[in-house]
Formats: sequence, C-alpha cells, structure tokens
Amino acid sequence: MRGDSETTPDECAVEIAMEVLGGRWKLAILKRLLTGTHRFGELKRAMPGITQRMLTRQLREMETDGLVVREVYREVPPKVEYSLTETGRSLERIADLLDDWGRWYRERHRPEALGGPADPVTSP
Amino acid sequence: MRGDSETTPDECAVEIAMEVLGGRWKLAILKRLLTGTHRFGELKRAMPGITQRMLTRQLREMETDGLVVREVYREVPPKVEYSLTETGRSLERIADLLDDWGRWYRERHRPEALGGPADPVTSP
DNA sequence: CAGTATCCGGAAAGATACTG
DNA sequence: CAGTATCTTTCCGGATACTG
Repeated sequence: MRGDSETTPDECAVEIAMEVLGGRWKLAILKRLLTGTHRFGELKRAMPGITQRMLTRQLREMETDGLVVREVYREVPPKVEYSLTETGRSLERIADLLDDWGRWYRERHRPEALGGPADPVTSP
Repeated sequence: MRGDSETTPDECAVEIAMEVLGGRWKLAILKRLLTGTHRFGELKRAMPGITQRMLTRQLREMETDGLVVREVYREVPPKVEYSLTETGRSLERIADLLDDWGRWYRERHRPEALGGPADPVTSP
C-alpha cells in the first residue's frame, strides 16, 4: 500500500486515505492518541496485541505522514511522548464513525463474536 | 487482516471495519456501486488499474461480508450484476468522508501529486 | 462475458533476542 | 524505557493463460 506512488489520475482519493490509515494498527493508535499525549509504554500497554516493533513502525510512519508528533526527552531513563498533529486530529470524526460502524457491523453480521450481546441496532 | 479471528475483547471496533474495508480496491468498488447496479465488465472498465482476478476476489469477499449482492443471469453470453446491500450502502457517508479527507490530505501534504493545484483548503 | 487456474514477488506482520 | 536487529511466516496483489 505504501510506496506504490502510482496515483493514477482517475483514482479516487479514498486510496490516499487508505495509504495513510491502512494497516492493522494505525487507527487504533490514533484513537488512543485522541485522548491525549501518551508515552510509548502507555500505548504498548494499552494495546496488548501489538508488538514493540510494530508499534514503533506504525508510529514512525504516522509521524512521516504528518499525523503524530514524537517528542524525545533526553533523560535517564528515556522518555518519548507521542501526540497528534492537527492533521491527525482531523481524522477524529472518521475514526469515530468507523468505530461505530464496526461495532454495528459486528452486532449485525458477527453476533458470535460478542460476549454478551447488547440490544441490537438496526442502523449504524 | 482477514482470517485472524482473534478479536481480543478490548480491541476497538475500527479493526472490524478495516477488515471489511481494507485492501486496495474495496472502497473504490464501493464508491462505484453507490451510483447503482453495475456489471462486471463495467466495473472493470471503470477501474483500469485492477486486474480481473483482483476484481473478482474483492467482489466475492464483499459479497461474503454482506456488502454486495451478486446476481447471475443465466444467459449467453453470461451476465452478472453487482449491487450494494443495505449494509454496503450504510458505508456511503464514511466512504465520502474518506474521499474528502484523502483529497484534502493530498493537497495539504502531497502537493506534488497534483496536476494543477486548486485553491488550498485549510480544514477537511 | 465473466470468470478459473497457476505461479510468483514483495510487503506486512509477527516472534524473539539484544541494547543505549 | 524505548527502542534495534534478525529471522520467519503470511498473504496481498499482479501476470499470464485458459474456459463455460
């Protein structure tokens, strides 16, 4: 997804968005950072499924893409804080909608993936 | 992305959405189908970049995920039409937002990818 | 026309171990 | 604490050829 740089003239811009948001963890990280600045370890603890290597890579890509700011405090022990840029925060609505939609979809199409089914919803 | 079936209890639902919308072509196809029912060949012609194999695969996955309906007319020559389900149409707003955001992001962060830069926007 | 059938390269993702 | 460094696995996406 990243690095194709083909950008055919008639492609619709969702592909640009998917280049930036694609991957398994970007949006999850973004949602975390929407609650405020976080340290690397905090993010890691908050997302048990991700490996250190993946978290580092995703954060660096998001930094390159202008979504997050990485601030290094030259202390011992080291401390690095991540926060969203304005561009990153501009995704809040989309991230929320995707989250809502995902929840709704899971209820509607994957009821087995639920621990205790809540009250069913009929539109997202 | 597909087939992990892990779904850790505390994962946020954006991952569900990304499972369904992920991949390079899903949203582009969805946007096409939002304009109405289309035949396989129409979709293929409308998206010069995609291969037959990919188009078939993406459409089948979207069918499995409950986003599209595939209707086969037993004629000669064969005719197959694809349209969106209600679930598929429920993504319209999100697809539009992603498209808008992608356009805005490209202007703001990748001006070199534009033929003739339009009037700059300051918020998505 | 609308697909399958094969084969393939490379990126994405993960496991594990080590370090300033 | 916050990373690198390797190694391995998975699988996405594409090229090409063939078919009911």
